[in-house]
Amino acid sequence: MIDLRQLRDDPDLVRASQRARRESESVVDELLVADEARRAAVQRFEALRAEQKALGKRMPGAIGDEKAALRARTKDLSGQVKAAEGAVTEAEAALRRGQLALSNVVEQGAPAGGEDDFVVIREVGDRPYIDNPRDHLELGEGLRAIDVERGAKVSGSRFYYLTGVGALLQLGLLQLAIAQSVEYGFSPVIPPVLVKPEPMEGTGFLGAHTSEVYRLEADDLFLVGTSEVPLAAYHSGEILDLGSPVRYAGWSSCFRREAGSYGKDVRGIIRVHQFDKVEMFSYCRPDEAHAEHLRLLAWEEEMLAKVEVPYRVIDVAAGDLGSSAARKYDCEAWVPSQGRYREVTSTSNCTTFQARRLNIRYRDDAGRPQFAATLNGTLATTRWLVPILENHQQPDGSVVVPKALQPYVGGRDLLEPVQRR
RNA sequence: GGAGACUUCGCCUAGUCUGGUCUAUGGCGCCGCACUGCUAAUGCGGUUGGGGUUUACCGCCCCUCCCGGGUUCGAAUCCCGGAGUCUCCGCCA
Repeated sequence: MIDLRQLRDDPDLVRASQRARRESESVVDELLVADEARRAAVQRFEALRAEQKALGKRMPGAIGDEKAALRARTKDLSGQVKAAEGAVTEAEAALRRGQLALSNVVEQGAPAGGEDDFVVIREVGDRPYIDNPRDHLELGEGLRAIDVERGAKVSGSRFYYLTGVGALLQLGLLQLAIAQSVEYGFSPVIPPVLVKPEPMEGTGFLGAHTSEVYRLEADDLFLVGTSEVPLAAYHSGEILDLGSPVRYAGWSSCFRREAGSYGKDVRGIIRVHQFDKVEMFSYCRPDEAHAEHLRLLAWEEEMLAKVEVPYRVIDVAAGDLGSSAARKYDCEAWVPSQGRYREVTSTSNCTTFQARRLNIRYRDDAGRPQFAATLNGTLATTRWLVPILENHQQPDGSVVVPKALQPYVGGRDLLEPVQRR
């Protein structure tokens, strides 16, 4: 949902932005028409209502003919007011439908193009030379850390058990992420992972993503694919003090149907239906959003440095942004077994897109409520275990533990395979 | 799952039975002024929020008594549905 007044002021920017996402330009024009219709309906309703109220005020003191006349006129007005109110409701619904269909406006500077048109901003860390690298699943099975066979037995494909050092590594990784976020002033949050339709719609996950989402029909609830959803909706309908950004670090399980990913990443835990994640989430003033976005990226990189994994940072192209983001940076970790980088973090500047849908505001210098900006960024996920295991593997299948994670695996600096019986 | 009570302008609260003057009472808090070496205390005044109009201010209009419908010329008030909170019963990995 975008600011229609801004649209009027700078239609070229919007059209260019929408074109990058292959959306219809006419949607914008339809929205402007719908907004005019809404204004007109509101004006008519308010005028009728004002007359009705004025007459109604005279009613108690009126007698005889005057009272009869008043009653006749107000009775007539009553029907008109009701009709006008219905027209307002309909006009507002039409406008909202249109707005919900529209993606966010892309930030100036984002690369043009689609999925393959990202720009590599930097590569960090030395990739290890590994002869015939084992992949994370082979390593994880050897360490008795990952069990996908039993995951499939119990829950189906793309489910897994983390056991022993696998469970310890994940808990440690997430704990490390929470500790870092708290150090930088984030408020840690364990949110609900089942949410109503409004938070899903407000964060933009019921558009193109709708087939990716688990829905509980009987209760009309959704399983969230990221704690971004409950963290964004946390302050829905509120007016915040945004003298400085308000920051939360959400720890939650995440659920994704992975409906359109048949055949992709079927091995191991790269693409799964359920995983855990620590997510950073910021509310700030729109004029601060870009700077906050770069801060989130810096914190992600700090986490990657702690687990001693080589990575690169990419600037995602406009056509690959998803509906809510105006700009998105991904960190991709080096995965030796695949000989390529894979996404492990993603930070999005959603500007006022989510705040408009969820009605989240702050007071500007004049004290007037304005829509806030929201941003999110990954701090650690289950998937991180993949590059952590693979980049630190030894020829015998053992895995060196990065210093920062050692306290969480009983102080060990090396995890060794369990011998098969 | 069943029964009952409750939800009012930051917080607490009056009003709901008996519909209009509720443009919502009072207290706390907050803001301003006065008094006062300072603070405190006291006195007086102000203070629901949101949207629109306005360069801004003032002013005016609409919405807002949990949410959505209904009855009515008119709803905080009456009726129906829903949400949430609390109490009791039931159930419970």
